[in-house]
Amino acid sequence: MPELPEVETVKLGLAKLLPGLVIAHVKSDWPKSFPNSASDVGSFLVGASVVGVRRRAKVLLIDLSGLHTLVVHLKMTGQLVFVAEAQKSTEYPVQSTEGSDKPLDSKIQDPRSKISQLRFGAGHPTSSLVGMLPDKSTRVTLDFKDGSKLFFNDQRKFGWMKLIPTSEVPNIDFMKKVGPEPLSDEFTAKVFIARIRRRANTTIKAALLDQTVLAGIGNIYADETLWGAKIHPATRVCDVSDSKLKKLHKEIRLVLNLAIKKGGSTNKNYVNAEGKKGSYMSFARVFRRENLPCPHCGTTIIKSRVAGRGTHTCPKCQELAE
DNA sequence: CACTTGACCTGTCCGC
DNA sequence: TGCGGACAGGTCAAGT
Repeated sequence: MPELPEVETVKLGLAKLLPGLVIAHVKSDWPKSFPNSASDVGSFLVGASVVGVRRRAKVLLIDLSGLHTLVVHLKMTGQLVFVAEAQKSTEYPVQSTEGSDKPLDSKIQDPRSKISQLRFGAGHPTSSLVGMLPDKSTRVTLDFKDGSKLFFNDQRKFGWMKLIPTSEVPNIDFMKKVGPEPLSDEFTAKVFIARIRRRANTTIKAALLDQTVLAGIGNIYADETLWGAKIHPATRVCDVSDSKLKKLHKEIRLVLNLAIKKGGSTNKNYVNAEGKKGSYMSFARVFRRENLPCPHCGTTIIKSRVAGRGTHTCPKCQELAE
């Protein structure tokens, strides 16, 4: 479930690794994960080099020579795994314990290891110890000329990767509809309030999750920011005061910036470019903390369902007005 | 048009 | 131990 901070972390990592690499071969065995035709791949992907990596909302944009772009959406379980050396079948280490702060498997940090492997993206529940790449969740494999590889793994097959002309990127429906970047200078409290007020009759949580209101918030950061602003997620937008929305705006920028600084994080096995785990779980204040005390008042955090999602709240800090 | 629900998927976990 | 069902959650299509 990569959200903005996780995708940003992926982008920062890939931007250090991919530029300059030339694509030699592409393999895909799940058409929905990579719907391009073989002739597209032959004409525009093989032989192209990576010129840069961008992010917009939760979408990654890998720009290639030849004015084409690989557009990647990780959705919930997508991940990009970079392997720097040619290996037919590469053993790779992953996190062994969910939620722990243990260092990664020593292999990843061992300078003697010939395998340099960097893993980006969502948690990968099946790979609880040591796995092989490609594994059964590998949907697309990019082979680079120098022998390195980029694996697109996606257990649940919701994610996708598409090759399109770079000039077409702004014309994708999603790009046309998606709201402002919450960390941009343009995203002022005034802009936020004006945009979210358009969803007057829905719940504040549904409005935050609406990517056309603002980009990049998912279930984790919706719960975290609403807790920070002391707003119950089921409150209708029209029942939230401007001053509360102002507080929420501040909280969004605070929480997202902190999450990026922490290297992002999702559940389970996520690690960042340095081979370290994002430290979100130790930072989360309500998310997945049901039955634990609220860090503010000590009241037991409860889990409910709002906007069709698992929702975590402090019943005291986030009272729901009648 | 505003808003909600179901579908897309696979793996895990819980209760029987 | 096995099995069915709920659940996980980003986005779009379909429904109210």
